[in-house]
Amino acid sequence: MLGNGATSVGVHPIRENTSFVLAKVCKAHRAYVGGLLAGHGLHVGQEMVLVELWQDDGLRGGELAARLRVEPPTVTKMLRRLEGCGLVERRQVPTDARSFRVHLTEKGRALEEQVVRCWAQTEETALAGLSAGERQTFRELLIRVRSNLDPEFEAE
Amino acid sequence: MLGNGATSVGVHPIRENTSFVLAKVCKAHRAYVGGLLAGHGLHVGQEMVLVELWQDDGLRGGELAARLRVEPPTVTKMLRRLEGCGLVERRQVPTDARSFRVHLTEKGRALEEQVVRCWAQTEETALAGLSAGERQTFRELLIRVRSNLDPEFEAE
DNA sequence: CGATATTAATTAGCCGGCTAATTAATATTA
DNA sequence: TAATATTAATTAGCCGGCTAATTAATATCG
Repeated sequence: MLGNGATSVGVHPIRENTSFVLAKVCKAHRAYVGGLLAGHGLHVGQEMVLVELWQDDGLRGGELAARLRVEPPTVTKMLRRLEGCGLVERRQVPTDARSFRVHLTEKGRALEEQVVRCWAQTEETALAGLSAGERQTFRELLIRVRSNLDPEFEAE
Repeated sequence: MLGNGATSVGVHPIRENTSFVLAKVCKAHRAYVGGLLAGHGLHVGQEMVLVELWQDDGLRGGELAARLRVEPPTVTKMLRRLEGCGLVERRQVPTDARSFRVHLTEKGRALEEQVVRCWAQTEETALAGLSAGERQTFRELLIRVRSNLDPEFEAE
């Protein structure tokens, strides 16, 4: 039973989809990153909030949801936990009582180097054995796939 | 501020990691697949159970957990829901009362074509605009990345 | 054969992420 | 100015996925 990329006899043809392989990579990647972040008291996804704030402190809840491509309740819950951990704090928007801005605490800022190292380590592990050219190609293909799957997202 | 792949001024350097881009692709991919599967009454992850059973009906709980690279409680909960939906059924292993095998129902088998189409559609959307050569390269790189992140997993 | 160790799966509760509904505040319209 | 529409965020509860503890059954050892 051969398709693009021969598969073993008895293997379900759905595995011939490259996006199926991508899903498996995603699972492995998330578990890997999660393990590293756990060492710093963070859960997968939470570091994405911090990255946005390290870049632009003082974002509003809805802005975070939009940047992270998640639904507002997801941000609500993550912020509650991050606030509970002392990494961020909310400040009411004076001109709009419905709204607030999220600011990093000292503790939140202090995590930046460690999280950056987590991702650098993930980079090295995930891309081990890939040449500079292959890494470049992989990145470009990922960006195109991302754009295909989420056209609304502003390309990096 | 330039690194490998120039980034916009003001963008956090963590985004220069290709694995960071991969994480974003994963998020978009999961949301895309999830939307399609929802149309067939399935949640992301559940179809992975069905794929294993379409390929090898009658797997035990622990075998499913191993193949899916998830923890046993994850399989326990998913099977409870899939059983509740009437897609699978458990049968006690006669020789080991601790253990059971999971079998597809007629309803479970009937979903195969639809799920295969979901993944084919994901494939076409995700890889749109990629040449055959690029698709091949992407797949090969994904397999290598997968192996790097999860060396224990048996390569497809 | 009984005690102990190991195994297979479950339970409890955490997390991110979602949908649907709700609440409170602001903007718009008549 | 009051009524209505819209917005910003929250709440409730679902899902997959995890860790830690527990339960029940089997295998091993003395």
